[in-house]
Amino acid sequence: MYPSEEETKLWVALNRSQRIIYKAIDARLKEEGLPPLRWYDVLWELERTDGAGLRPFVLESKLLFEQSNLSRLIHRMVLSALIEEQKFDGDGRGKVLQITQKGRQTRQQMWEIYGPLIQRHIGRASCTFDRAVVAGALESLID
Amino acid sequence: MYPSEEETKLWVALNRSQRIIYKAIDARLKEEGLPPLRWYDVLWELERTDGAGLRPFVLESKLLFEQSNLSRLIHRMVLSALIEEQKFDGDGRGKVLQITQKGRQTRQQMWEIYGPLIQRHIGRASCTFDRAVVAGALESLID
DNA sequence: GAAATGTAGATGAATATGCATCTATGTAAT
DNA sequence: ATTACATAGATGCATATTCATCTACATTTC
Repeated sequence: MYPSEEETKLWVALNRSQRIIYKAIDARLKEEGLPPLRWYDVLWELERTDGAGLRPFVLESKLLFEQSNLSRLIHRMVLSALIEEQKFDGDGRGKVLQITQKGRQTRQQMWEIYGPLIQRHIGRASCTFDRAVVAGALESLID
Repeated sequence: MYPSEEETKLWVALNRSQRIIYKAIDARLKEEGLPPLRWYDVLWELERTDGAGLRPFVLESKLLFEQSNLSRLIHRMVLSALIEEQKFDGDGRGKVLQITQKGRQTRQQMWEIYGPLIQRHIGRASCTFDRAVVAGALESLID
């Protein structure tokens, strides 16, 4: 019923490592005058669709956003001209999000900071473990 | 310079697993009418000191809080009577935080929900990996 | 011991988040 | 077709978080 010592340690390490690395990257992006890390995910998902765009509710489940939170984030990103909204023909309630040219540029600039930091934080650790195994382990924690 | 496929996958898995599990536990605590998960950490650190109490700035670094954020969280927890503040004699600027009896009770109630959820999320995963190895790997990511 | 610098913690203002609810549209049932 | 229910997204309000700054005390330097 209650977790073992090892289970608890894993949970604590999971939290600490994620939080520390995430904060470090986010802080660095801010230093560079770039948008927060969370915006990157949106830009990347949109860029990956290669012109097809995405519905907000799809982004919501892909990226684990609260609905209202995403709604307002989209608004801010539209104001920043990184994405744009189009009517969705198949459903009067819906809209489709597209990345703009500026959005692509910004994502690229962010990646130039973000990528190397992933490398440094994740890749620099001692190679006494197999990253694929750890990644697989973490993925298996998600139901 | 840029991360490999595997490094990126580990980073994504780290984020997703932490976020999903954390949210699930936090949501469950709220359902039970208990305080948010972050409060647990504070209560636990204070309870562990066994009467000695802790200075806010120590909690801040232990638990990775923003200073102003912790300051206000402490205020809310004092209002909820889960902790109390005492003057710190050695330094006129400082204070010491103590857990109250109600705080102990609340931490216990939270653990009755929290503990089994850690067990379920972390312990239930297939045993194809050694939890200690994964925990060690994650710890090694922290500089 | 006066002045400069550093540190603990609080606070106003801006921003972000979560929750509940609302509007508008869509789908199903009768 | 009308009624009932479901879903996409927006929004008011309360709360939480961050940033910059402020106050009070401590420490160091000269």
